Amino acid sequence: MSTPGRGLHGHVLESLGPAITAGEYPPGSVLRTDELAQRFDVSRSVMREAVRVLESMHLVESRRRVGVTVRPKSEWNVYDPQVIRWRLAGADRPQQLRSLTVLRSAIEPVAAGLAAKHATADQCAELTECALGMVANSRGHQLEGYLVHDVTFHRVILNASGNEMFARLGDVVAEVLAGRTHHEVMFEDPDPAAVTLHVQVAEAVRAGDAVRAEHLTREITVGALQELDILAP
Amino acid sequence: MSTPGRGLHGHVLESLGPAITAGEYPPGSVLRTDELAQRFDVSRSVMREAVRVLESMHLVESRRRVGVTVRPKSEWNVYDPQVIRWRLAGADRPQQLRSLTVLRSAIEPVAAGLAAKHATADQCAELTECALGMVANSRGHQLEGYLVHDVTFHRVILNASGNEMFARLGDVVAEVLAGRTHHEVMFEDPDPAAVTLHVQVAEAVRAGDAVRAEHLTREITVGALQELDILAP
DNA sequence: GGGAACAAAAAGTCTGACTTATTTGCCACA
DNA sequence: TGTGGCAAATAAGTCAGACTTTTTGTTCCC
Repeated sequence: MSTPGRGLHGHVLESLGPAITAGEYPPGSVLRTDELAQRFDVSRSVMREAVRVLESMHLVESRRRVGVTVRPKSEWNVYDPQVIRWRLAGADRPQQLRSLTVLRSAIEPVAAGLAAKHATADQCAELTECALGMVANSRGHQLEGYLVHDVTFHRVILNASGNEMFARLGDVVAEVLAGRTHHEVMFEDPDPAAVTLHVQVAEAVRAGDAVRAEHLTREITVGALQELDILAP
Repeated sequence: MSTPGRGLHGHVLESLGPAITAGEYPPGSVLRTDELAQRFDVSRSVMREAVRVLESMHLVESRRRVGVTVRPKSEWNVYDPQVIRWRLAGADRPQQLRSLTVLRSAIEPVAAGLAAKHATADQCAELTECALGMVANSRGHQLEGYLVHDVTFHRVILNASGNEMFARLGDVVAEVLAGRTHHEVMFEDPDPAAVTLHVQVAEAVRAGDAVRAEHLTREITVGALQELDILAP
């Protein structure tokens, strides 16, 4: 997902960002630019650029005569892809994965409904292709192949919704799906019912049946919630 | 919504950011740091900090020997509150308002359902209070008073959902609601049916009836979509 | 005890010199 | 004519140091 730490300031960010999002510096902690510059062995100009970026993410606040203070988690720009990446790489990966899955469960069904109305012929074709790819990789521990098609499937849905805000969640969904396959234990082949649902969603979108597409996608996301034991019985 | 342009670099941002998000510099346009610094009458260090922030928002990309190139809209961090604010203040305010309203229609019903399960007694009380406030201000052109309670109502729902991603959309919803009242024409008193729905949502949440809270909120958001002529007949 | 003047601390700003990566274009050679 | 590499130009990147401004905390006087 996106850019590595380009430039010195990027390198500093890749070190400081995860530390802050991991809660290594509790809210209210005060850092001093000069000290940080020394610690990371960079000039103050570089350090200042890094701090500015952290500030734009609302991770910290810089005030004269005080220093750079860490903000409480409730103020972070939690939709910033870089913040999401840092959190997924750190200690509160589980919580981040849960909240992102709930977010998915809200967005994707609506996106699928819109996709049924707005998808182009190309997008419908790609959707069907992905669904078939998922079927083809659904047995015999071909998890990687399955994942690729799964990710693309959901990306296409989000793009086809025609809503720019939904479209930009493609990377987030990709990250969640990849996380499930790689980090969470996923011994077995995917649930056959889920595979079927994807095929049916592709059909519904192609048929322009918004209600059906939304309903079927909701079933998919319910499955994702159950996997993480979200959803009270 | 959030911070004004603090510091010189902030001032530059408040000028450059809106210009870029307004499409004043088409994707691929190349800016040079030195020229910008001259134009805004600031030092290169300050200009560099501003560029770094724009870069972290994925509005621009800075490359050696090339300059600062503007990225296509499809790559912008459209969830960044500052980007949202800039776009709402500029030319594509209508499109931004529409995509945000669609986003609301996906998020808020789910959030209301979760709120019914997780809301504290305090939150339930505040919700009821807001609903009553809306009723009290629903007649006689008391639009400002109505707006305050409306905004708080939706904020409380999002917070009570217990999902950090939902909670952070409070500012966005506030912006959309304020936009409807202030910029879009809103001659008349609010739709009585909408007011009633808010009261009923507050009741459902208090009663812990997730399904009902979700359904009722969906009706509210459908109304919001209809106001903007989204939703095919 | 309260308020005003003062001192210290840290971010903020500017400048100028230098480094480095990347592109462009030239030129030689096949 | 085309292609390879080499060299120059260019703009961002980095650094160091001096100076300014704002804010905070202290102290001293009324």
